[in-house]
Amino acid sequence: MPDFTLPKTYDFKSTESRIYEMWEKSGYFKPKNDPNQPGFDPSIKTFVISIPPPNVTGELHLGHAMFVSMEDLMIRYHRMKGYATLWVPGSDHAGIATQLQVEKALAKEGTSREKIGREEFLKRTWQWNEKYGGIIYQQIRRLGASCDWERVRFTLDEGLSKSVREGFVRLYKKGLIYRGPRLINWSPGLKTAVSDLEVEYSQEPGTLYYFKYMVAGSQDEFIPVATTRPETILGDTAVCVHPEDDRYRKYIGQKVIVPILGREVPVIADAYVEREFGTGALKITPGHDQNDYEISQRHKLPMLSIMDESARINEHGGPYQGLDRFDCRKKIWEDMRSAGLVLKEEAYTLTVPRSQRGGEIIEPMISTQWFVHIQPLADAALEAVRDGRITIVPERFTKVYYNWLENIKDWCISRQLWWGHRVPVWYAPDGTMFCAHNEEEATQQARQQFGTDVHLEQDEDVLDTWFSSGLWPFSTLGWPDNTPDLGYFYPTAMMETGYDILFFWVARMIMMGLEFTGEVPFQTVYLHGLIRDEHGRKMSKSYGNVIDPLIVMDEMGTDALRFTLLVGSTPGNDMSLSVKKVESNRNFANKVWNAGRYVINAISQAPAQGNIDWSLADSWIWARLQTLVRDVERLFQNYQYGEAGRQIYEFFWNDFADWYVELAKLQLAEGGDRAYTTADTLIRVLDTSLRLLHPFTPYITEELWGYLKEAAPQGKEWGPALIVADWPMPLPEEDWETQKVADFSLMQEVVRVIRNLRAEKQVKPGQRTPAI
RNA sequence: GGGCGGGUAGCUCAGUCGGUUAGAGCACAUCCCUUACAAGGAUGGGGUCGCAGGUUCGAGUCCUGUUCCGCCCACCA
Repeated sequence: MPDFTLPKTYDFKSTESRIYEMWEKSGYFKPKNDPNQPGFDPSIKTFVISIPPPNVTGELHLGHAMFVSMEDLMIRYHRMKGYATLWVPGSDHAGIATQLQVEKALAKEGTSREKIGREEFLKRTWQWNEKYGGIIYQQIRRLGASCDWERVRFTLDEGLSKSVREGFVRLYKKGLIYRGPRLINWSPGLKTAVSDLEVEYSQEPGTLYYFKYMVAGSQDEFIPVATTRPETILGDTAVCVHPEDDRYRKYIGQKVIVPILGREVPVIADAYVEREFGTGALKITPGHDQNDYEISQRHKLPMLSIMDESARINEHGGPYQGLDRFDCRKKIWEDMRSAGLVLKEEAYTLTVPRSQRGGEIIEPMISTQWFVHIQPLADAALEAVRDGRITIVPERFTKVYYNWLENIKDWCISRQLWWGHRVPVWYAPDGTMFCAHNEEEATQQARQQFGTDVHLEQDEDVLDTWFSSGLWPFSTLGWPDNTPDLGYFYPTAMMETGYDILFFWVARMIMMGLEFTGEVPFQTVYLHGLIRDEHGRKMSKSYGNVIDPLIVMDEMGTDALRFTLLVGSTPGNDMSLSVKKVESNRNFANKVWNAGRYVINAISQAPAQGNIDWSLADSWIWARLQTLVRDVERLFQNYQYGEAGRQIYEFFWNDFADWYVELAKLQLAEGGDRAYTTADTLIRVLDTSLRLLHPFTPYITEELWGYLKEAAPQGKEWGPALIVADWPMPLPEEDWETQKVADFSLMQEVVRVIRNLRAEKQVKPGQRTPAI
C-alpha cells in the first residue's frame, strides 16, 4: 500500500526541478510526430511557435516571464489536444546591446575595440557569449517552458547566417536592396546608423533663436529667421518662404548671406512653410534635418554635411571646426550677437530625437548606407492581413499595423558595428560591387570581369539585428534548405509577443516571410501587454520598482508567478503586477495542493467497487464541471486565456473545495455505493480540474496528478504523464444540468441564511442545531 | 495634427451574446487553530460602473457628445 500522506504545504522547490527533468528526459517537449523520424505521419496537424528570441546575454525579466508563460500555455494546451506541437527556442545576438556590453568590459581593462581590432573583438565577443549565453536558457527552463531544446537556435549560428546571406542576396538580385548616401539617423556615441524605429522623440525645454539673414547686395535689409539649432546655420543652403507670403515674396530668387561664413544662398519658395510659425521664413539645412532634406530634393539644392561621425563640426564649419555641436551652438550665437545679427530668444519646447538605446541625442546625417526598398514587401504584408491569412489579436492592432505599413519608409539595414552579420558584398579596387553568398562566389564573379588577380574587400558594415530576426520563423526550421522541418512545421501557427515590437519584428517577419517563402510565417499574431508596477508605472531600475521574476519564483514558486501573469492580463492591455498578487496565487496553488491531498488520501481509503448512485451534490459538481469545460474551451478559442484561468480558479476554490469536498466528507462517511460514487466523482473532478489547470500551473498539477493516478482504483487508462494527457472534451449540455444547479443553489442559499443567522445571533459552533 | 486604450469597491483589475441581486484578489469588521488547507474556514460592510444625452421591455455592455489619464504614430523650423 503506497503512502499517500502528502506534505501539508506544497514544496515547489524540490518539485519543480524534478518534474522538469522528468518531462525533458521523457522527450515530451519534442513533437510527437517528427518528419525526421521513421513512422512520420504528415496528416497530423501541427501547432508551432517560434520563441521571440531573447538577447543572448540577457537576464530574465518579467517581459520574458510573460511571453514564456503565455506561449507555454498555448503549447501545452495544443499538445494535450493531440497536435504535433513544436516550440522552437533560441536567442538573438542583439548587435548593439551585446557589443556595448563587451565594449564596457574592455573599457574596464583599459582598452577598446578600436585598439584590439575587429578580429580580436569578435573573438572576445564570442567568448563573452559562451560565458553568459546559456544563462537565459536556464532561466527560461525554470519557468516551465516546454520547448524542444534539441532545436535551439542562435541568430549567428552557421545555419541562420546562411539564411541571412541568402535573404540579402535574393533581395539584392531582385533590386530591392540598394546602397547610397541618404539622410539617416546617426548615433554619434555608437558611431553607427540606426533605423527610424530606433529613435524616440522626447519633449524638452529649449530655446527658439531669432536672427537676421542679410539680403545680399543690401546694407540693412534682412529676412528674419527662427531656429532651434543655430549651429546648423553652418550647413544652410537656402532660406525658404511661403510662395504667397507678401512679406517675403520680393526676395524669392534673390541671395542671402549665411551668418559668420558669408556664403551666399538662394531664397526659395515652398508651400511647406507655415506662415504663422516663427517668422514665416525657414532656413534650410539639408544635411541635418529630414524636412529640409526633402525640400532640398524638390528644389535640387546641394547637400552639405557639417559634422563628422562624432557630431563635431567638420571643415565646412569654418572657424568652428572641431567643436562639439552643442558647444558650437553657444559659440556661434555669441558671435552672431557680436555681429548684430541676433533678434531675440524665446523659450520653446523642442522635440529631441534620442537613441532608444542609451538616450543620446541622434543627429540626422548624410551617410552612405544599405537600404531595403520596402514598398513591395509592405504591400504584400498588408494584403496578407487584409485577406485574413493572418489574424491579429486583439483586432484593434490591425489598424495600427495598416497605418504603419501604409506610410512606411525604406529600411536602413546597415550598422557600423562589428557584432553581427556582415553585409555579403565585396568590392573590387574600382568599387565595383559583388553581392554573393560568400567570398569565393564573389571572387568567381569578379574574375570574369577583372581577371584572376583581382583582390576583393568585403563591406565593413553589419546588418541590423532585426534583419536576421525577420527571418526567424523559417530560418530556425532550416530555410533556405528544403528541410523536413520546414516542410512540415512551416508556416507556424502563432506569433506571440508584446505589442511594442509589432513594427520592429512582427511586420518585418511578415514581409520577409512572404517574400522568401511565399507563405505567411504564422497564422495568428497574439499581442500581450506590457507589465507595469502596482500603480501602473513602468518598471525601471531608477524608480526601484522592478520585480525580479527569479526572486519571485524562489519565494513563491513558478506556478504562482505563471498563474498571476496569465490570469492578470487581457490581450493587448498592460497589466500591473505586485508581489501581493503573486502571493494570492501562491495561496491558490496551496489550495489546489491541499484539496488534492485530501482527495488522494480519501479515495485510497474509499470502497474501490460499487454502483454509481449520484446524490444532488454529485450531479451538481458534475454539471458545474461540464459547464466549466465548455466555457474554458470557448474562451481558449477566443484567446481569452486570462478569463479561462479565472473561471477555473473560481470553480476549483468555490465550487469544488468549499462545497463539494465538504459534502463529500459526509457522503464518504455513509459508506457503500454512496462512498464509492463520491470517490469516483472526486477522482473525475480532480482529474479534469488538473488537466484544465495544467497549461497555467504545470508543475503542481503534474505532481498531484501523479499521486492521483496511483491512488485511484485500477481500471482506468491514465497515460504516462499529465503533460501528454488528453485535454478534457467539452460535452453538449444535458437537460438535467440546469435543474440540478438550481436545486443545489437553493440548498446553498438555505445554508447561507442559517450561517448568517448564527453569526448575527452569535451562536457558538455546536451550540444549537436548527430544525429544517 | 491623427489613431488607440483606459476611467467599475479603499487599492489592482475582470466582466468579448444587451438579461436574475455588477464580480475577484488584496485591504477592512466579527467569529472560528472542526483530522485537506490559518498561505485556511464562515459571515459581513463597501459601487448612482468618469459625465451628459440617446436606442431598448431592459445598458457597465450598443450609439452620439464630453472630460480626465496613458500610449502609439506624424515633417511645424
